[in-house]
Amino acid sequence: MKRVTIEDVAKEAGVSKGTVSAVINAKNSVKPVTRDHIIQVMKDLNFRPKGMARNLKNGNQDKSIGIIIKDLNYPFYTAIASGASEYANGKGYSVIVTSSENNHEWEKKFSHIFSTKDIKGTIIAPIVEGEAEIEHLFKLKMINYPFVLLEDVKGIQANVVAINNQKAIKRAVKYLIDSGHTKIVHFAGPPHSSHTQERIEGFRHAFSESPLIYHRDMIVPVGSNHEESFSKTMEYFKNKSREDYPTAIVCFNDQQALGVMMALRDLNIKVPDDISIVGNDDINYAKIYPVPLTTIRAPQMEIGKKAAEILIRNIESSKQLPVEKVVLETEFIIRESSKVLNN
Amino acid sequence: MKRVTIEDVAKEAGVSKGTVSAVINAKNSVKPVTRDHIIQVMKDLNFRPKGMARNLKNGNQDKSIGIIIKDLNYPFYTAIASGASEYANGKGYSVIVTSSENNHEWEKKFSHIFSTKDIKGTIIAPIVEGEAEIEHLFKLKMINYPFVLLEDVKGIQANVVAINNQKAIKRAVKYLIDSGHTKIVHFAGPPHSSHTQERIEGFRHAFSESPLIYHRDMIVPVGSNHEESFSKTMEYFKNKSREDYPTAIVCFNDQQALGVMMALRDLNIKVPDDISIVGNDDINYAKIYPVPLTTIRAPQMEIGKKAAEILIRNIESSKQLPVEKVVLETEFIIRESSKVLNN
DNA sequence: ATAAAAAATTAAATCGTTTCAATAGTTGGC
DNA sequence: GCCAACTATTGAAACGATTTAATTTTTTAT
Repeated sequence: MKRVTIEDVAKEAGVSKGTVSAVINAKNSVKPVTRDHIIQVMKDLNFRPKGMARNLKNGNQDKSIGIIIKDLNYPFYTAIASGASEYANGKGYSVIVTSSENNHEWEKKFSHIFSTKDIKGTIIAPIVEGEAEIEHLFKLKMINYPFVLLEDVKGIQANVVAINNQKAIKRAVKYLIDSGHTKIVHFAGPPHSSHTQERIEGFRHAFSESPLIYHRDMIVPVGSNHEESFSKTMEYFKNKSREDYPTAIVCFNDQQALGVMMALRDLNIKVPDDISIVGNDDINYAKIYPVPLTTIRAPQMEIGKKAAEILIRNIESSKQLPVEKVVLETEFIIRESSKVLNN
Repeated sequence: MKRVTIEDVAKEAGVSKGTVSAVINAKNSVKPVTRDHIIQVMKDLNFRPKGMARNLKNGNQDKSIGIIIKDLNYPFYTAIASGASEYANGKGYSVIVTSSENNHEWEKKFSHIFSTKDIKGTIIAPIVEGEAEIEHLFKLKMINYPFVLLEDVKGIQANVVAINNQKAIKRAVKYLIDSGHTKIVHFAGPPHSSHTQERIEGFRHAFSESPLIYHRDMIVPVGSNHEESFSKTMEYFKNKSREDYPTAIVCFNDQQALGVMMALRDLNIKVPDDISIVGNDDINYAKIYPVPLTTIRAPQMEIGKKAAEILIRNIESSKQLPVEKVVLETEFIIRESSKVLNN
């Protein structure tokens, strides 16, 4: 079952490859009758010209970059992709997105696919859990394929654009402590995410710099999607009497926070009067919620933009450029889901 | 400024192209010392092997399909992409997403890029406004490039997976009328979207089959993003006395509905007691809102899945397959943002 | 009808890799 | 030291289109 090539079409149509090529590329140097005949033959043979071969001869024109995010349905990531697009488009690049769905195999697969499809460079949100596998990144380095990571990966010298999760959470927790909260808990994210770990660390650090004492019961494994956070929250409060309720919950991210608030509503616990809620990320939906979410704003568009900027600089450089590591600042945004207790 | 090729590397390293190729492809038939030397040379010359050429020889292994959506940040579209991914992955295909950002030029550009990068086929959410340009689709047809549209485009015979917007809205409006609502308005979407037109039509039809009389003032141009719908809603109510308020608003989509509800909250208009709100799409965030949204569920995952199914069937067929047109059913979901007035 | 001009077609070169059979180089056993 | 058995390397063919200069065919003008 051999592939149908332009040669087969040419033979069948009784013309040369060049003429068939001219038809495919809509050159108007082909006589209509010839053209129609060739089109018919292409249809009959179900001929699909091979893209790679088409672009080989004349070093293809279009410039595109890729971005591998972790979750296509989480606004945080799509906002980063948008930021990257905006910048890249301005530079004449198209952006192609794909999601690893938090699956390391997919990340590997995609990084290979992209490097192989003449996509000039790629922004990667790497899956970092435990001893991260990074062979695929080394492979990219070997072939001098430009890429930028959205999180630091130990063991490899590479461009990184990231935020300081630990510092961000610490800031938020500090605020709550300063506001008179004493019973604060952290609803942690997915167990294997590096973000989860960093945020737990940040939470802990805030305590070590305060009069309050950290205890590991303060970390509640909850996860990040709506359903999970809803059910885990219900469960958490089920076996607690009202006086044991925390006065504030620091959430892993906004999506979780929204799930938590949905549960609190069902439990008839008022936000922020009974419990303060702090989110993380500042996704679009965080501020249109009827109780707008106090949250830690990660500059999503900026992250994407900066990553694209570094990437394109590397793509366009004929020499190797020194590695860049950029840490962007987060911003703590106080809205209505949190409440000051003292004063 | 010529491109650095494998030949340059081979020459510089004093070996043959074959050996360099073996290094690139991690064959373990290369002596470590040779290997290291070659890697160093590749680095020095900043050699980036050209993907297109790599894949030409051995008809590349990886199977991937594309999907061109209109907005990366609207959950409706990412959910469709997820549905497509899920199915495609099961069949061994990777999915590559890109967004036209409602820009026709980008749609054209991407359809060309995809067909040219050995992405086996593409799902396209076409931008259909006025006399749609469809030359690029004809081009795809000519080269027998498999694609599936997410909306019918007149003038071209192509695979389509879509929903019946008109019917869906009609059903919702009918429900409101049957529930005793008499002052119903439609907050319409972006002016040039075909969805906007279809939904307006549906709205109108519902009236023509009821005792109520349609008037074009019932159609309020609002748009679809949060900010726009918020401000347009504020404006709409500003010059109205309470007795002129509608009793129900049928929104263009859920995102708009959320923006509308945010405005109503600021205006101290209660949903659903003062006004009923009906959304459209049933995005994730519609049900976690404190007043869960009554909406018209478009089976997003299903749409993606079905489109991917048809696409892959076409990709894998050696013959031309007959065109398929699938219309999926929507489901009207009554939650808490709407209220029955009679009885 | 014929020459010149224009249009359509062809054939060969080309793009930059990978592959694979052939060759060269290296080890180790005796 | 020699042969067998590996291991490492080479070089040419192949992949499937596009491109362009050269050629053939058609049209136009006289």
